Amino acid sequence: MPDPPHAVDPVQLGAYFALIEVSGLLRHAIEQQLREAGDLTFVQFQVLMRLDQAAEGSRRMTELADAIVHSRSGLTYQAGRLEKAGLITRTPSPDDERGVTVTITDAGRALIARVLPGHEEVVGRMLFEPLSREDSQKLSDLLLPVRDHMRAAPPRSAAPRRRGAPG
Amino acid sequence: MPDPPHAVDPVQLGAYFALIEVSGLLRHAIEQQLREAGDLTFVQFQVLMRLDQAAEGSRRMTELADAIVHSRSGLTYQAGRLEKAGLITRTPSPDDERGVTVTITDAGRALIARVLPGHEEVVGRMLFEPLSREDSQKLSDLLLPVRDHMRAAPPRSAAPRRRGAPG
DNA sequence: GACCAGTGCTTCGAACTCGAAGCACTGCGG
DNA sequence: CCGCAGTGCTTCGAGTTCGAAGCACTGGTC
Repeated sequence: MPDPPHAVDPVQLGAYFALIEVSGLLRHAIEQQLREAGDLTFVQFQVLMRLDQAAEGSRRMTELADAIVHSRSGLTYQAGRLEKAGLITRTPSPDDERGVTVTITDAGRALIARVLPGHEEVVGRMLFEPLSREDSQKLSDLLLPVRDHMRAAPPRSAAPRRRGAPG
Repeated sequence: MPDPPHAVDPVQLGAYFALIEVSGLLRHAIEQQLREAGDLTFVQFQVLMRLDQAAEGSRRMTELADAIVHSRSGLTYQAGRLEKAGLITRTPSPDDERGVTVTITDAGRALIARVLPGHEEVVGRMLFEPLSREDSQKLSDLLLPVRDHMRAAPPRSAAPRRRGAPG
């Protein structure tokens, strides 16, 4: 019989396993560094990074949750912690009363600036040391389309809430 | 001044972010499928997979924890769940009374066989659909050395326990 | 203007995670 | 043989995660 539409061959299986392992190991190393350098979790760091990059230093909650691939309730929890630590503020969104706009504070930007060098050092040493400049480019060229492909698929977290039976 | 030893250029930053996003999105999609197909978490699935692949269907606890990049205490917890579900057994290791050998049961193998097709379908669709066969090969060629490089670095989980002040 | 499905965020409870501390055993030095 | 640092796993407590349910508001229809 013919192969199923998306069968996974041994090479792909190896790539898949390596991807999972690499991201796990990398994440673990990063968490160590962030904890020591600024008492931040990786999720918190990612939130601050996204805000730091954003126009006005602001984003909506849902936007952030999607960007860092985290549940909405989990983001609410972490936003609470970050707000308590004075690293972000939460204000009602001007154009939509339901929405909450999260904004990074000066203290938040300062903390990012403080931990970023060590962060980059870890990423450089763990992830890019065995890769040439060309390799890095190739890796980026491979992963960006995959990311876009995954993002294009309807995210489960945004699935419509079912009221009755779905079928 | 010269660049620091492991500075991260914009291309690398993009690759790094894409890697984190891709692994997060992939993991999320996989968790959905595993939950629906066999009421397994991704960690549990990985444990069973590693055991299924292993000689005799057996591995030591520490080996497993390292392989799937999970804390030892977390693995103890999950091993408890899997044992209760009849998917693995835990026995004292013959050559080292301290050690615990984990073995997959027939039920465990059956469960893996049951969820694997759907799992591969998800991985194929999410991760490999936008990649040619050649791309997949390239991705594997890039990630495997990175994995080996990360593994070569002393894993934090295996760091010697400090008894007094470290320095 | 009143309805009402849809959306944005938070609350809630249960489950899972981690590191530190603890216990049991190993294997080397004397 | 005994002591003792080192290792393998589990226990423990605190913190974090998720999805489901709940609340508040929006934007369409009539």
